Amino acid sequence: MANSKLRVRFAPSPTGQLHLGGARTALFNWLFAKHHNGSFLVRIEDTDTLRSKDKFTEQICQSMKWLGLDWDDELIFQSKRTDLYLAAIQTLLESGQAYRCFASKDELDSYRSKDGSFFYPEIWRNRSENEIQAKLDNKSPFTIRLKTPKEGIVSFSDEIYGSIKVDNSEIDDFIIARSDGRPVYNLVVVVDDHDMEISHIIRGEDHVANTLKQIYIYEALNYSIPIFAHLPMILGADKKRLSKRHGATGVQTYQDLGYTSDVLLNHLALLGWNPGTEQDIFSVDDIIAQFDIKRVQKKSAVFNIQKLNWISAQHIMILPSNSIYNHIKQLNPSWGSNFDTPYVLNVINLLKQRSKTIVDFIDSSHYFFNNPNQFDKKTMRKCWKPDTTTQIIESLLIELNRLSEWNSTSIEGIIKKYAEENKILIGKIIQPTRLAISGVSGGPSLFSIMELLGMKVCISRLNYAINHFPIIESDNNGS
RNA sequence: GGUCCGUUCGUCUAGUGGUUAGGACUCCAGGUUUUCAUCCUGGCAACAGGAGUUCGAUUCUCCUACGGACUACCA
Repeated sequence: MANSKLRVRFAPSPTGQLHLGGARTALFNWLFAKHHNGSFLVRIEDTDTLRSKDKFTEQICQSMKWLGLDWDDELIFQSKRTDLYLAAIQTLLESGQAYRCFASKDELDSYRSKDGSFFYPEIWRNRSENEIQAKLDNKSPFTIRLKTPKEGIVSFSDEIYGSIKVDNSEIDDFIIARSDGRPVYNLVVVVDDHDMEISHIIRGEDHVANTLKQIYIYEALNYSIPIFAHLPMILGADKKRLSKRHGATGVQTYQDLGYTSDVLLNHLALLGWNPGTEQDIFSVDDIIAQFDIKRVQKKSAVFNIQKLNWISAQHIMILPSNSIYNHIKQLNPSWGSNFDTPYVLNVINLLKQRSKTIVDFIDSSHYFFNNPNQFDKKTMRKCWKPDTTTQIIESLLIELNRLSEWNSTSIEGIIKKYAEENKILIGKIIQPTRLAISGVSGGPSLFSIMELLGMKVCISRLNYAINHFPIIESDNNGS
């Protein structure tokens, strides 16, 4: 159902790269917008001048683009909208819903240490005009606080958590403008969300307390209150809120690690949401079609890398090879660059089933492009016996040289025949051959590898092996 | 400390006033396979605890415990 009035936003602070938690918040906003045909905006909350950096804005945008979370309209920067905030503060001041507080930080600290309460003692809540004017004449610095109601309750109906209510007496007269005049977060957010005509505010559960405060501002400014949905947190393995301490938490990191954006989105979506079916591999379109904010979990979820790996492997298995090729080239533009496309696609086909990430393709494909220059030591010790193996491979080489047609079937035929005739276990031939051809002990079908590599390359690698194997490290027992 | 929120296998979760509480990941055991992986079969493993409502609670209510978030002149 089309709904052009539905507008959501993602509002990151540019104080670091886009992390998993932020990406999940962005994703759920984006999914909600896409599902309902609404708009998705991005607002950069860069009013913390000390910590905000342009490079982080760029990196966040880059990660969003990589994820495919495209936004509508231009980016909105809070740092450029100060006038709007100051006007709102002025309105509040004039209507008597906000007031100047001349208490110094030290003064407030002493109150706090005295009664152990963090609550603002409301010492400037009801002062006479004269007192205030005297301070003003004195050029005393002041903050501006919201005059919040003290009786009754504040409440709102959360799309995910249901009804949340708190006693008004629990919330103190919080600051909306600093003593240097700069507006504070809770005020700014409300003004922006109203100005941007945001209909649904979807953000992390850590904002629930802010929501209550913001409702006061909405009411004081006579704004209509949007619908709120608070998302459960994403946790690390220790069940603490995901942070740098948990290692890889940046979207960029996962990109570098070789996960595709679809994979990350699939996993992130499942952290706190599911369609109620047993499906767990989704395309982005699947998720958009099935997404329902009402089915979002209340409970926070632990980020699990093993599930991510499995999802990644599943995606790779169904991804077309040319698409995988593009992903690989994004990570490593020179990969396979000296080989023609059909060859490279064949390499991908062979590796597909045993690759969990895009990086796996890169890591396990060297021998398709170069002669191996390292050989797995353990396998060398295990499968290449100085005299016998060399002899076997030598005679096999003669057979292979005679092959008129070079393909996996004919190669397999030759090797099997040779094994049978000489009463050798086929593994005794295949293992050393694989080592000579690829340098490693595992991988795709040896016959397929050989077919793809071509006769010349295989013969030359086997010749090398005959002349140099076994390569034994001098510093170990060699058994 | 206060306020708010949460609690189904180790993890992600489905689910219902009466179910053998289901699936997925991980792990384990088999099978397939030249290897690795895939794949197939099987297995381990959960309703935090206590009251109450009820013929019957994992499901509804309350309490406790535990966990988390918030509690700035940060955002």
